Amino acid sequence: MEALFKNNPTFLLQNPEMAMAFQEIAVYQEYDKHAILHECGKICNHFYIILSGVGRVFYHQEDKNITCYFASEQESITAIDSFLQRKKSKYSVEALEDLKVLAISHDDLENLYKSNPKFERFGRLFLQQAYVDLVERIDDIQLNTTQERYEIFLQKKPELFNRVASKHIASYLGMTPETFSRIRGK
Amino acid sequence: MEALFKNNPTFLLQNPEMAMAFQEIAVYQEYDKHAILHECGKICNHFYIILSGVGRVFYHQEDKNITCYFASEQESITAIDSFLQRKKSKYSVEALEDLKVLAISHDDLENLYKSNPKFERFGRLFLQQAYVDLVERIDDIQLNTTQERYEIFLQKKPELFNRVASKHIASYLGMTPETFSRIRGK
DNA sequence: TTATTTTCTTGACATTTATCAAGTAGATTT
DNA sequence: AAATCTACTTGATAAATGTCAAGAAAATAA
Repeated sequence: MEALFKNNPTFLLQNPEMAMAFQEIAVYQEYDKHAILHECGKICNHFYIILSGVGRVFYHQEDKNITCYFASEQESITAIDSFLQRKKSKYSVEALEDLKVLAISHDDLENLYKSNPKFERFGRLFLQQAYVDLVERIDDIQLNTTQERYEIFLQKKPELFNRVASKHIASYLGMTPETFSRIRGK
Repeated sequence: MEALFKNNPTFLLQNPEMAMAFQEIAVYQEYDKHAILHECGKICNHFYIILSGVGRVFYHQEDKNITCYFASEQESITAIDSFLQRKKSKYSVEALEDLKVLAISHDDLENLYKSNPKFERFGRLFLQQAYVDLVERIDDIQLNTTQERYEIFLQKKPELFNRVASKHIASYLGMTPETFSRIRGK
């Protein structure tokens, strides 16, 4: 765990003070592949920083099973709607490989925010980044064809292509597995 | 302007302390219909709270002109990517009706955040809400058909149907004006 | 008010992507 | 390693939506 902080890996931990504070409240955990870290319909009380492995956030509605987020090493993952708003989540969170994570509880994070305005500021900046990323994702969906989305994803997250099932990437990109397969075939 | 604060209109101003602070730094402005409040390619230094009128955020790329956000009375509008990240904006901001706004500069807002952790906290909570709204929008695009998106928008923002051009709503919903017209016709 | 420009509607047709189905490949379990 | 299950590929077809075009309606300007 110390190694993690030394490597200063995530956006979250590029701030040394924040890293120190996180060290206090983070809990190391492991999950097996296919484990459900959070199940939709429940309130999500944890936020995870991934040390190794890949996870996804998804929702299933009727027969659909759509991935809306991937995270791997040095990124964070949670059922964000529920974690932020303290209400039942639409999303589930699943391990796509064996996972090693640091878990941070909502209450501990809130207390941290309250303890020092620097952390509050950090939380705001973190959200700003997340917000801008999301805006970019909407633009991607609205502006580009399936072919282009495929290429952009391939460029942005090449490592995920070999690590997660194609059907998950396909749903993330808003296309069927068949369409994904045909694009890849070219 | 006092009336605005008395009516406690926006999410932003539901916090009395924040409302007081905003009163100090906000500048009242008017724009004519079709005025460009912010032009893409420039750094956006202001954030606007709308007192009356409707505005939109959009981008034009090649022949496309896509609206990605609407705001009307008691809501806020800015070229968010640029305002948050201090870099050239992909978006432009346009008045779709004559606009009366309160303009808040980025620097003043930053100083406000620094002056008191309460404001910092407020900024974080504001962003949280914005983030959750955006997540919902992505889900809407990914999960629903054009027909369903039309209906959901009609339900969420019925007043906009009569106030802004259909082509703008169509692009916001990710469909052509023709498709929009056909769905409406039924 | 009339003239002009822009937006909206409607039809015909083209294109894209989804759906369904069947076979193949790959992964996992026994 | 064999058996089983799941994921991927490929083809045929269907459905949804986009494109182009022309006329109607609405908004704006003269």
